[in-house]
Amino acid sequence: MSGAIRVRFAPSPTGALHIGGVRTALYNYLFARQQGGTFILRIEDTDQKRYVPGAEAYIIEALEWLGLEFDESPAKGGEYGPYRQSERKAMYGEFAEKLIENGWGYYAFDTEDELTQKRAKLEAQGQVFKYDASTRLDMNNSLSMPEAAWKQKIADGVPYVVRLMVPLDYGLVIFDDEVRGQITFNSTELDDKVMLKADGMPTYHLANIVDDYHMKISHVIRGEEWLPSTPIHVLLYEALGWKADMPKFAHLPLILKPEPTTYISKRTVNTFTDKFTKEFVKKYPETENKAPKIEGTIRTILQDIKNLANHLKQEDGEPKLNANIKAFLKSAMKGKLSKRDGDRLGMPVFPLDWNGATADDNFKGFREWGFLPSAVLNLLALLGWNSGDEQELFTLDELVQKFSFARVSKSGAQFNYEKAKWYNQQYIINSENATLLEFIRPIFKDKEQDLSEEALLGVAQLLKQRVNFLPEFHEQSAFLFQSLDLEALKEKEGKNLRKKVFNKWADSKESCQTLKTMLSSIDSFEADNIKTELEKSIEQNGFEKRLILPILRYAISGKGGGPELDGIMALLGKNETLTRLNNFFEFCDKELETV
RNA sequence: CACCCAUUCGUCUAAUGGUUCAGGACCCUACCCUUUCACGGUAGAAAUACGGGUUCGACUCCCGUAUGGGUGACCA
Repeated sequence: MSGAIRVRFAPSPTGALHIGGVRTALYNYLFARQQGGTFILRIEDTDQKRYVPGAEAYIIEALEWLGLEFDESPAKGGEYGPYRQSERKAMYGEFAEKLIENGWGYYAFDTEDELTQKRAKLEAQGQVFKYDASTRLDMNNSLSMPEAAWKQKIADGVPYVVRLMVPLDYGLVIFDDEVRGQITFNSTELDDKVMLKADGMPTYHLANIVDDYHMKISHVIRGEEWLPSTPIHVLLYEALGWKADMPKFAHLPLILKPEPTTYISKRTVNTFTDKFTKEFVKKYPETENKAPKIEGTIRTILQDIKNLANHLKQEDGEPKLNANIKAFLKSAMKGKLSKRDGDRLGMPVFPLDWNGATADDNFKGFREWGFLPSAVLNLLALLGWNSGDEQELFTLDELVQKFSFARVSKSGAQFNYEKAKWYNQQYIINSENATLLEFIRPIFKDKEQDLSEEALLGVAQLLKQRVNFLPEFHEQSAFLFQSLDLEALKEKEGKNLRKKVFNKWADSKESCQTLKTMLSSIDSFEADNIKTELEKSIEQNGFEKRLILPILRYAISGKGGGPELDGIMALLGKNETLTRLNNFFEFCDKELETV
């Protein structure tokens, strides 16, 4: 082996690329950059039936958004192209033939229908059909019939496939995985996988090995779902005489679906109730009337039970929650993350919005949701990997430096929306204003709100610390750019308004007017200035902050909560601030009269 | 059903046989800061799946059980 590090990300263009795939791409990228290696995109489109137009473009756009740049790809080209398997079609047949020459393969004429029927028949008897050493001589192939017969079939144009012949007594297939260590399969468990399909296209297995070999791939970094087919791949390297050039393997843990934030199903609740009464109440009869309400999210239930268990622990010294119940609750929450989950759980699981052909092939993306690409990179990197210390926030460069297979975890990781939200918030808070503006500007433009750079910057600074997602900059700043509808406000916030404003108005009216007059006399209407003047005035006059400031807040923002008053006023400008105060004060007067 | 992989707070994870009544982060609770909402700070609740073994000593190694996941296509 030459020693040069070359890795590939090899997706199939069969739909939107989901975050598991994005993370695979990221880990490939990190490893390549760290080792001074080459990061390659190869499109695995050998299955025409599943090809989805637009999927390849989506993959490229998604990775571009995240800033993961390829060194070699279909678009960019490279020394080892083409990088789309459909364009390499011509070269695979040769290696299928070579398999047969080397005594590692054979022609098979069984049709798909025949095989499906066979499988169905055996399945009905509770058995599983395997095309392998134990059955291959009973099948329709070049091993089970005389040479003249199968040669004639081929000459007659009868469709055939080429299968890998797993040697009868090969023994154990052993290989090393960079994250999981030594993995062992017994070759008797393997079946004679199809290598070349009847349409002349290779299957994943053949194409993958042939391409990895020719592209001089040094490390195959992919999802754990490939682990069971890796022994086939190892055998293929041997069959083609490439064993010495076999890449190293690294199988990444799966990303599991998040815990449901919605209510769990009735059925789950019932199952749970059964388990609970049987195993828990029976063990602790005294808990029968103290059982938690069986409703809400799984998490709520779990918390209730744990509280109860702790409560009991104090009473009678029984220490632990029944292991069966715990295991059951855990199992109810797990499962592989699927496309549907994103919509069901009200969070994105794709990098970008995806609009497929059918109504249910539409998904929300992180980008459109308002995530920063750097935050997505960070949170994805930490889903299955950690630096070993207590650092949580990493730049891409830091990730490149610190990444290692040894610190990739072996078990699947549940995607967690709350933590994703936190990452994004941290990235927004820590962003340079200039960077932030690049992301915010298009949002306002989309909503056809034309703000000056100065106003944009003001909004960014004002809301930076209280926003989780980018679109909130627009939503939460709306009140700054449209005059307040006081009647609507009364409708919506009536109760709070009465409590914090109207009931206090008689006592605070004068103070408010004083502050207004003071504000009107400020020449340089900047946040700092307003703040000091406001505080000075409040102190000098002996006003009560708790009384006055909420009123001013409602007057200028129409809300009970939000950013600092001085910041809002400065952004509004002196005129608008005074107008809003005037309007609101009049409104209060009127309100008081009518009561 | 078979094979493979996995199993530390609710979640992501640290501790690679001995500075551990198991550390950090998210979530949750309380308090502080604050006109408010956030941010920030302090504190708290919260875990080694179970059972055996090996060892002076086990979260860590071995075996079994349970649970979860993956795979079992002329899909990738």
